[in-house]
Amino acid sequence: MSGTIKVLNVAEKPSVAKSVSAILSRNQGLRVRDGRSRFNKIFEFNYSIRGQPCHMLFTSVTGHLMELEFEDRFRKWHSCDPADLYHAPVRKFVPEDKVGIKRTLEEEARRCQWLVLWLDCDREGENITFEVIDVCRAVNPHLTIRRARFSALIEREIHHAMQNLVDPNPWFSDAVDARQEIDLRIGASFTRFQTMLLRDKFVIDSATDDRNLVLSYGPCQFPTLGFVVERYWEVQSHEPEEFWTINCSHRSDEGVATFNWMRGHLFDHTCAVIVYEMCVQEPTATVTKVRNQEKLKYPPYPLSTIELEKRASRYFRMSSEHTMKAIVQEQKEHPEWGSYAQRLLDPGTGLWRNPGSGGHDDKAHPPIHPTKFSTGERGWSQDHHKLYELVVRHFLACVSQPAVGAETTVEIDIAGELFSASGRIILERNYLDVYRYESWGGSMIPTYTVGQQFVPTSLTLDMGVTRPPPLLSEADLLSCMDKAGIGTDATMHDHIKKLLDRFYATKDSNTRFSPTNLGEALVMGYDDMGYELWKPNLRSMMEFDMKEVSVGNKSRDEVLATCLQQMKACFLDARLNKVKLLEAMAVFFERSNRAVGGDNHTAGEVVRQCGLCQESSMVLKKNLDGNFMVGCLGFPQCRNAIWLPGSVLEATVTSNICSSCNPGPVYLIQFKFRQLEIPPGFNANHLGCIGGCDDTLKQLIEICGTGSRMSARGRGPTTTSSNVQRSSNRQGACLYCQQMGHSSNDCPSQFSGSRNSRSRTNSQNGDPSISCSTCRTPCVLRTANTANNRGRKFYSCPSQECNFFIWEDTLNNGNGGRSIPRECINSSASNSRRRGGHGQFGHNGARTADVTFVSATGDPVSSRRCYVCGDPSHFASACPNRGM
DNA sequence: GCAAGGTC
Repeated sequence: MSGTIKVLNVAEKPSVAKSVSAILSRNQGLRVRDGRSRFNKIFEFNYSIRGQPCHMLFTSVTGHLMELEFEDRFRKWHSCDPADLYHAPVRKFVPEDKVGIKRTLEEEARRCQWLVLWLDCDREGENITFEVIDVCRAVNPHLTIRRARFSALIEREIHHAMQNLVDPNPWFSDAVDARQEIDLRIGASFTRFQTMLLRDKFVIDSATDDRNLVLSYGPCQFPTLGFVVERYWEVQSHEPEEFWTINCSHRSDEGVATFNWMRGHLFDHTCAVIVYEMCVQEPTATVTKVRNQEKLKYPPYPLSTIELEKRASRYFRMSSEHTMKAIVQEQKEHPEWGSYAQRLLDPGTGLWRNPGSGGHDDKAHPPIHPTKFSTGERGWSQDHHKLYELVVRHFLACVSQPAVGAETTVEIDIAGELFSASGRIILERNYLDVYRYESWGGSMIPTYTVGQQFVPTSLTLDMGVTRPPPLLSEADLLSCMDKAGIGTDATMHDHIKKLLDRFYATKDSNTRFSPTNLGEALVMGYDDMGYELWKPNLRSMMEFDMKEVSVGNKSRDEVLATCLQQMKACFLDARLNKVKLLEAMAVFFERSNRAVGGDNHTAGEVVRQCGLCQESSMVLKKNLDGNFMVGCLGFPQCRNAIWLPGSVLEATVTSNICSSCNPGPVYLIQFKFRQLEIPPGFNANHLGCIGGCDDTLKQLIEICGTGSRMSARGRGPTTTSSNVQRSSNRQGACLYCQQMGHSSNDCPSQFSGSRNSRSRTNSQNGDPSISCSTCRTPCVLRTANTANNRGRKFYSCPSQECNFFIWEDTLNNGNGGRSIPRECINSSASNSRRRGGHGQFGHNGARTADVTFVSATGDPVSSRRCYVCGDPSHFASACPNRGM
């Protein structure tokens, strides 16, 4: 061997090839030339690996070089039963747009002795590694193959990787192979199944051209949709519950302290009234505890991609997709945060701190950090500036000391009830100086000492109503996906976008997601089947198996076999239960009266291969008008069809094969004819063949005519009206409970369970006569469901932000329609009830105080009167109206 | 026409 060896190096993307080449060559003698692909240049330089002089060629791929697909004869949607896709042969191939890269690799690999792989060091990167190896080895089997391990484009790390090459890890790659195959088989089978089942049966108004609509299913997109739907159902089914809380404030020369009731709130009105009354009767507060504490507020962890997307969405309302697209690069001395950076670097300030570990490590990338200083470049959009600023400020914050505050908590006792107030002063702002997206409210409270007594300035019993959680925001959705392991940082935004593209969900101006009717119907359908196909569990289980493969605990084939077997069983079962999907769709969509396509028949069993297109199967079908035919699954491309006699009552494909018709097999069909429609001498039961050998069948077709002609006669008004009847006149039998006399829309069974509250909400649309006092939005009339006010109607603002609320029956009773101040507390009712307890607070005498108290309605009320009915002759605890 | 994963 001559002294120098030729080494082909391959990176995952062009920019890495360029950077690593620059580092290794130290920009000495670095040359660049074009390859076969426009974007993937080839860099050349000399280098020495452990003393061995090398001529280095450095090129790149752009992500995966290969794709997985079914073999050609399974690729057309009608070419096979979707269930066949669980075992149909698949192949890896280099798609058209990657052929140039493949040719570059082949050409360069032929003249090299070594192949060094610089793909990302995660599972996908390892899989791409093997794709590159396959291509290169095919043209040069003698290549020595080595893997470089690195995680960041830092000089020290790159040289270290080059000098410490390792072997590629086939387990990592196997895990990806398994994932790809499972995703393809599940995705393609369910997508074809649900698209062909539903698309032509319903008028799906969201799509402009629903002939081309694809109702896709994917192991990532569906759980993502599931999160959106689940939250939407939660919001829809929320039943507001009233609660009561006691608030106390105290004003002194030093300022105001607001004390919160340490019970939080009570859901039992009577109980709250009794406690309140006790406080009113004996209102002197005694300070029981004063705690002074230093509190730290820590800066955020270094940014992962997902965290960057979440924060960009939260702070700038930027979609995750947009964030990803915007270029996050460059850094230096900035007019705004430059001085902070200088302080940070000055050891004298002591501001620096090594960042914490966020617990996320994809093994392929370091945390996001500014890689170059910039005061902004020409051509940067506003969003680009904002993202750059976020990356820089976040990075500076990560390496800064936490903010320091002094917190004072004061606890007081009023008639045995505990209240607490706290105040905070910020002593050192530290990282908050640069991280302007976060704040730490400081509020002063007067100084108190233990044992001090005072009379509160106000003591009120306030009512609140529980509120539903908000719809999922983009940041929430990313969190849900991250937690459940749905998608990767690079693909999560794709899955979210797919929901919008497929008309499964919409995003409002507040970046909050709601399902469309289509999205809700699909999830509802699978939910009704009892399958969790829309939940993240399936993906999480797959992810667990992938991990097992990647560490060598399980083999790729073992995982593939088990997973595909289970999923096929699930698919077959879902198909048996397809009526659930149809019912769910029927809740939201009108039936289509489109009389086209094989999809409008009930799906049938295979009778023989199609002799006309030679591609698809001929199957027995029953048209919507009740007539039977044997048609090609390739319709409408292939229009081969055999129309059967109009007198057929029932027809079933048997497993018997005709002994004379070719090409076989041609399966015999068991017919049952309507006796009155066939001539005497013909048997109503007949085992027939459509291959051409069956004279009985031919005669009957001649005599009785075929379903085709019947159908042609029937088309037009008759067919239309029958279809219309199917769709709009669902009273025939309710889709929910199968009972006669009402439609599914009015089914009483709909009103149990959470999801179906949709119809209730729709009937409670805004009443324009009552508007929210804050945002002027028409209020929604709702019904309370609490022990004290069950069935009582109230109006509330539909906005999540406003707290407007008013009882309907107070509108015309001279009360002036005063709204009741309240606050939103989302704690669960059961917890609060547990805290509150019942009946343990007794009436303990009639002591009064000389302060004015404010009632829940805002009116001054004398402490000497019953709080419930206002009667001065008794207290609320003895009020005869209390139980009302 | 279908998935999810790379990346441009």
